[in-house]
Amino acid sequence: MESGAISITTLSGGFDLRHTLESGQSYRWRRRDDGMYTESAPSGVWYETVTGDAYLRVRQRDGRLEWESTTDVEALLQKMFRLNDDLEAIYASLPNDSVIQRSIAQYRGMRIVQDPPFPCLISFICSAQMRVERIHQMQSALADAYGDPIEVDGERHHAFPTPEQLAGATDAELRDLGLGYRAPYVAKTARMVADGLDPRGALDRSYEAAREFLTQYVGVGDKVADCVLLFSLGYLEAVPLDTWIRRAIEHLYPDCDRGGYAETSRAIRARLGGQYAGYAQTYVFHFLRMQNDWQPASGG
DNA sequence: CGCCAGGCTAGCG
DNA sequence: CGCTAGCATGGC
Repeated sequence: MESGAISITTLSGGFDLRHTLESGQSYRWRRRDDGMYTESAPSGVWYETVTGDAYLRVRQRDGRLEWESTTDVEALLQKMFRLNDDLEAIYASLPNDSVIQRSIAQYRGMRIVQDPPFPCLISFICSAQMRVERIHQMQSALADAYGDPIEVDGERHHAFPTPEQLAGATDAELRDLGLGYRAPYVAKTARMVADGLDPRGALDRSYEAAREFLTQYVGVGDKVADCVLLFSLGYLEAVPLDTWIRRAIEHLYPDCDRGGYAETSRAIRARLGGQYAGYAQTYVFHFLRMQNDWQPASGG
C-alpha cells in the first residue's frame, strides 16, 4: 500500500470529507466505522472505494486529507473532490438568504464530487423514488455481483462493474438485487453504453443540450441527467429538481416555479447565482434532508 | 395498514 | 406538446 496526505488548510473554503461523501452525491464510498460512528467523533473516519483497478481509502485528520491506496491517487483525489474549486468565491456568488447561508455555515468545506460517468449514471437511475441509504445498498450489491474483485489486507472488495459487465445482467438478476422497476432501465442503459454511447458525449455541449443528450438513456429524465451533469461531468450550474429542492422552491422561491422542468430550472438557476447554482442546490438538499424538523414557516 | 423515498416511461388527449 | 397511472421495494 502506498500512502500520502494532502494539506487542506490552505484550500479556499477548506474541505469537509464527511459532508462531501455523505450528502448523497456519490454512492461508491463505504464508511469504515463498524457502526460506531457518532456525531462526537466526526473526523478520522476512513472511507473506502475501488476506482479503476485501485483500492483506495481516505480520512480527514489534523488539517490533512490522508490516503492509502494500491497506487498513487493524489492527483485523482484532487480531481474527484474538486479540491481546486474556489469555495469562498462560490459562496460569495450564492444568494444571501437564510437557508443558503445557514447551510453554508453548517457544511462549510463540502465540495461537489467528480465521479466517473458510468457509475454515476447507474447510481442516479437507481435513485428514482429511493432513499439515499438504499441507493448505497443497491450500488454495493451491483459491485459485489458484477464488479472485479480486489483483495487488500485479506479483505475482498469490488470495483463498480464496467458497462460490459453490467450489460450481461438480466432484469431478473437485477430485481433480485433489489432494484425493483429500475432493473430494466439499468440493464438497457448499460447495454447502450457498452455499445458505444459514451455519457461523456455530453461534454462538448452547452448545459441544456448536454442534459437533453443524457435523457436518451433509458431511465434518465431531466432530473437524473442533471445529477450526472453536476456530480460527474462538471456542469456546476446544473440544479437537479428533486423532491427536496422542489419543496424549497415552493416555500422559499415560489416565483421560480414555472410548471415545466426546463422553465423552472432556468428560473431557479438564475435565482441561485447561475454559474455555481448546483453548489447551492447540493447544500440546500443536504441541509433540508438533515433538518428533519425544518418547517417552511420557521425557515425565514 | 398507508405513505413516502434525489422519478421515469408509456399511453393517453 | 402536457398530463398522469403505474411502477418495486423497504422503513416507519
